[in-house]
Amino acid sequence: MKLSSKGRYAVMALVDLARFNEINPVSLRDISLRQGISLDYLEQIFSKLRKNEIVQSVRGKQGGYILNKKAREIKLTNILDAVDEKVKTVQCKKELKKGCNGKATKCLTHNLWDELETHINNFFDKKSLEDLVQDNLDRRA
Amino acid sequence: MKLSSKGRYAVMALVDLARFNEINPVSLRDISLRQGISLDYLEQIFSKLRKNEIVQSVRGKQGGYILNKKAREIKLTNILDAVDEKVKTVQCKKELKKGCNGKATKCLTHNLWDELETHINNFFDKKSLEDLVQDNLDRRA
DNA sequence: ATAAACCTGACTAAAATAGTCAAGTATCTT
DNA sequence: AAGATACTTGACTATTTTAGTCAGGTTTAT
Repeated sequence: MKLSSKGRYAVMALVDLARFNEINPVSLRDISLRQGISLDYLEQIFSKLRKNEIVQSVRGKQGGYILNKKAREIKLTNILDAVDEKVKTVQCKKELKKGCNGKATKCLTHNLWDELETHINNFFDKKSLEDLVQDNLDRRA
Repeated sequence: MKLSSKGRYAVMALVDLARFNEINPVSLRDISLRQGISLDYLEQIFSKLRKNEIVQSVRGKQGGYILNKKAREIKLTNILDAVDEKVKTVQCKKELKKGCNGKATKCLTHNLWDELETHINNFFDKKSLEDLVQDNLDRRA
């Protein structure tokens, strides 16, 4: 089980963005250079972030992206959700009637994975973008 | 981010095993039938579980597998570790000196993923196989 | 002897991942 | 008006991972 880089990149890019966001729109080019993430890949990621109203775009020269809400109000959940990187422990949820693994009843460990999912999502629900920026400033000092 | 089935199967199979284990060795064939998991795949998984001393094998006819420790002493961590399914949030750990993403310093979100990893592993450390078996019996009643 | 069961390693189809590439459109600066 | 910067979109692709399968063993109870 591995965390994919799309989710990591999305969070990294937004932390970067959040630090400069108040002054000017931040271009993906800058984020790409500072964070070492491919520009093309960032464009894919920000397209999703925009559609999910996490950021707003400013087109044209001197353009870029700005946060669409206060950093405090953007939770990790929102970010990961936007780029389709939420944790999914079990596939069989949609087909509750059928049970898991094609059997008539829920698999022996169904509740365990549900619990785990909740446990992880709690973590993501609590952390805001502001928290992350703050952590970083603290560490730098 | 998705939990892979290898880890899920390993846990399911061991819960199944733990329920019959006291009486006789349990054959993979039985587990395969009861849990709907391919026999060949189970063999791969149990090979790892045996190498990690979670189970013991009994060869020959009427053979099978038995737990190598008490169910209470087998934690989820041990199981997932055995089948190489522990959570890895970040790749850059090994190369601490180099920092993340080829940069000189740790990436902006390095500590976040570390925290998450700890959070998840806490969950796995607390749950024992016995807990899972018990959950199941409760639910059945 | 033979059937049940474990044991091992190689192989593979399909999906997911982590991007790249190409061809735009919008807007600011000069 | 021209050019540069930056967002926008969609298709494409190499690599890796996943989730197994397959083939051929060895061991032991009956």
